[in-house]
Amino acid sequence: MDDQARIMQSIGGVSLAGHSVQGGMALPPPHGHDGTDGDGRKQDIGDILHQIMTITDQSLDEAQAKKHGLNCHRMKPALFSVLCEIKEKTGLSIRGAQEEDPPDPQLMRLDNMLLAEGVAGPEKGGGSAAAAAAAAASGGAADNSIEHSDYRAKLTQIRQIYHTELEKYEQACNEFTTHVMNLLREQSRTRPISPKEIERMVGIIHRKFSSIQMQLKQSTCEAVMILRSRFLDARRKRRNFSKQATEILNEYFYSHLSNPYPSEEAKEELAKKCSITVSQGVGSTITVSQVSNWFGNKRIRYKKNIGKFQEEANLYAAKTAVNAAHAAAAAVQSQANSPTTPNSGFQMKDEEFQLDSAESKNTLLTNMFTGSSGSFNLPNSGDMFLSMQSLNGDSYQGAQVGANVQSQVDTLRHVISQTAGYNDALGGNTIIDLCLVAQQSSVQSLLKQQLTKDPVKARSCLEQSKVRLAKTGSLGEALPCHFHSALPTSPSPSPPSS
DNA sequence: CGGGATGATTATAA
DNA sequence: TTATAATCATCCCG
Repeated sequence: MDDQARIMQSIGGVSLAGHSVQGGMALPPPHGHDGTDGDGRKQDIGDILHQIMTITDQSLDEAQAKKHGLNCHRMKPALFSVLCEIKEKTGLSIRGAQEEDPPDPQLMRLDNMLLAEGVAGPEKGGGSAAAAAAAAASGGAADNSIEHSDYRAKLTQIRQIYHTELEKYEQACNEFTTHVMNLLREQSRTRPISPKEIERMVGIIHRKFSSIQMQLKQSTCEAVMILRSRFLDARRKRRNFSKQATEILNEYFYSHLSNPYPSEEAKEELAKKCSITVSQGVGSTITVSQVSNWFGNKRIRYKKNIGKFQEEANLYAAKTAVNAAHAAAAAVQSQANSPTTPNSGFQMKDEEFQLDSAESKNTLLTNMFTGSSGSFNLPNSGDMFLSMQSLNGDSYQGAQVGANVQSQVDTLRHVISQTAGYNDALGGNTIIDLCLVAQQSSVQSLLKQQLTKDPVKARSCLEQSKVRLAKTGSLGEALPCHFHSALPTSPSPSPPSS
């Protein structure tokens, strides 16, 4: 409208001097000069302009008819060329107004986010296909599919709405653009419109629509964010694992204390195991990522305060030992009286800690030292020695011997791992020293004495190590009295009550 | 109700 | 990518 008015004004000012057409009202022609060619034409022009200016006030049919009439008017070509001329002069300002629209950073951000959330981008089909794609995209997070299904369903919903809306907007945009272009093309018959102008108009329309699109994208992002936060909130609402599940995890942790980093397969297995035991009670399952979380937390918390976990560690060391003993008992029963192969059938799953039978004797002894160290500060410290005696006794069958070895190997691993794996913690050197000492000849002689039933001398050796311990370490706290539950004190080892 | 235990998330480094 | 460290948020027990 402004342009039109301006052009009209220009016409009035430049080409049609003397005739004001402002407001669409042509002044009556000057009197006394009737019949002159110029005046008649001017009146004609004024009339035409008047018709043009009032055309919008008329009904559509009327206007259409009038338009046709004007198009066929004899003055039209002349007027058209005048308009062209005027446009030529005012065109500069229009042309100067065009700007290269740089990509809106906010829009880009929104686009990126939608892409990242999987809302935008290629359609991933529906249902399981989307699930597989999502799992593949997040790299082995397939285990979360159950808990994520709800989230994904909602996300898919959002994506569908988004795409529907987007399509609708695009369609509307195209329709409107086509409409405007047709309009402009038609108008170009009555006024000069360059292709560039049409292009510009299209650009304006697209910009308008893209701003609408941005609103759509923004609200979609908001929806996703809300969904996400709700989802995360829901996940934050944690439930403690069942006792059985925790037990399974702890068992693994403490029996792999030197390297408590379960492989992906191990995690899967643990998750499955936990889920199975859990599913009897609650309907929840434990995922691989939860196992990872658990191990992550456990490692860091164990490391932070080893002392606090001693009790637990010993408990589980004993537990796994007993379990292993029970599992192996049947296998070993057939060769019950073969003391030279106490370790057969008790191979650790962890190759790293497989010991041959000769070494296992040393281990056993070492373990007696390290293990008993915790009892030195206790009034019933004699128990440990007694258990050594009984260990040496003939009443033990192969299975029990195996159990003892197993138990102590576990415990040794446990103790060593404290120093090797986390050697900055309490009294690490003491234990290392002890282990070294234990493997030296003096200790081996102790073993021999033990084996040859010389408890008195063995005891003196033990006393020596006691002194050594007392001098060097605070191990007493590290290995509390619970420890000897890991050691055989009765001929038939039974699982410690948990 | 307070505080420790614990599962989950986040930030950061290797 | 994964492990760690810190932190958050909730659970749970006394």
